Amino acid sequence: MAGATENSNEHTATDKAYEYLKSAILSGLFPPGERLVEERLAGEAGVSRTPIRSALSRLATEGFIKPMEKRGYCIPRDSLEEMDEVFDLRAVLEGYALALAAPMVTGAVIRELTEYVNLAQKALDTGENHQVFRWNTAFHDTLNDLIADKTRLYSLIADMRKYVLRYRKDTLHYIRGAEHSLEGHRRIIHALSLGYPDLCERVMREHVMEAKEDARRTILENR
Amino acid sequence: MAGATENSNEHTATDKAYEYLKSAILSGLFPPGERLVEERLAGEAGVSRTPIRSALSRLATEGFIKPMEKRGYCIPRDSLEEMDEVFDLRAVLEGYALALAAPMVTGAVIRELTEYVNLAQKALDTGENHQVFRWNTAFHDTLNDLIADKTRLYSLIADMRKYVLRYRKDTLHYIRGAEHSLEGHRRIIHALSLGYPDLCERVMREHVMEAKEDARRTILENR
DNA sequence: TTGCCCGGAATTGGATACAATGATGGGAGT
DNA sequence: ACTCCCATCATTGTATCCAATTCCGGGCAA
Repeated sequence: MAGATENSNEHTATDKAYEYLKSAILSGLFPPGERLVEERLAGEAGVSRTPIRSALSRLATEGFIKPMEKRGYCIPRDSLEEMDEVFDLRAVLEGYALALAAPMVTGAVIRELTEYVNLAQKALDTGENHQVFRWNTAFHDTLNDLIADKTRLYSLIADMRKYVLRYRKDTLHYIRGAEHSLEGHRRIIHALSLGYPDLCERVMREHVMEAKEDARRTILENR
Repeated sequence: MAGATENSNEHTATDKAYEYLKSAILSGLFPPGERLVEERLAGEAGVSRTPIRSALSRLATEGFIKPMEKRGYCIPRDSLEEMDEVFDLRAVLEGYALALAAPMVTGAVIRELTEYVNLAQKALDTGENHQVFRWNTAFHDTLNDLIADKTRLYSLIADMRKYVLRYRKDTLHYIRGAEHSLEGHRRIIHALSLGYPDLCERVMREHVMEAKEDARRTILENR
């Protein structure tokens, strides 16, 4: 049903290390600015340094951690500038992607997307924030899968969406953010069913930019 | 003078392996589809498997090699579709980047860009194709440096430009391709000196799309 | 006291040994 | 003769050991 974005591979030690580190980072287990020492992480994740090193390198290319001047990696300090940049890029790329996808959208896809919006709405009404997040993720996964044949674009978008998880999780806890998000999704469905690529692009850009504003507000209010 | 894109680091073994593999791939040393066996590469590059593996992983994220179904990497077979995708992405991203950069362009930058175009023109007139390539690279490096503070966008563009090297090197050997390219650069300078972001974006998109057509033609003629 | 230099500890980078997992080919059974 | 299965090989994935580099602090001299 949902997208093919995240298959929880934990067969290899590298995947185990990667999953461990990513969730540790996303859940804020490491304070911002903290240096990531390989041996320590290896102990925590129960593997040797080798898989930790490949996981770190992957996380760095995905932007979850930052290389330090000389050597090693650290947890990035929250940076409004970088968050802005990623949201702006998402707006451009997901807008472009939706324009590409528009001509190929079928009724079945529209129905699937509508279903996710309804489920998210229901979850929002009953206050199950985690479920809202889940169905919104399914919504975007479905859209992204439409351009799965553009492998570069596909994985760029997937990476950036992973990156903003950090900020979105907080945002959706605010009712306003979740409402904005659902409203945007409805507009996207509408634009897709009309089928105009330019309209789709514009609607998606606006949706992402709205998400950016919500994320900004959330961060600024939190301190 | 030129951009900060490529500093030939060969201090670490990983960089040595990376440079070796990249130039081997770009110069067509490995036939398309060939599986890359770590131990063999290690022998050729004069390092152990460890740095080879990090280099491979980096090259894969940059798109120079592709992961195989089960394990290992291989040289990608030339794919018009993928080439198209990368050029299309470049058009979108470099167009966006130029629109961002437009308001910050100074007279000094315009003069530098003009200088590169003149040098490339001179090289073209005297048939020094390698120099044409060099000055065109300097031109794009200079543009890319304008948005160096947007680190994501910067490195995305840098990666994709590295990727299309494979195709551009051939293209520029054809006079038509080089002439198109220079003409595009002149238009970019013109748009930048007018300063309208939207115009800059459109001109850059057209320039990249023209490069794509030249690359397509070159590939299709070559067999 | 302050600044500089040197030495050792901490940490990463690289090599090698070992384990696990697909790939391959040959032999037995039908 | 053909097919299927098992043994063996080739190759990647992981652990560990060693080397190189950076970081940090203490001591010495001005």
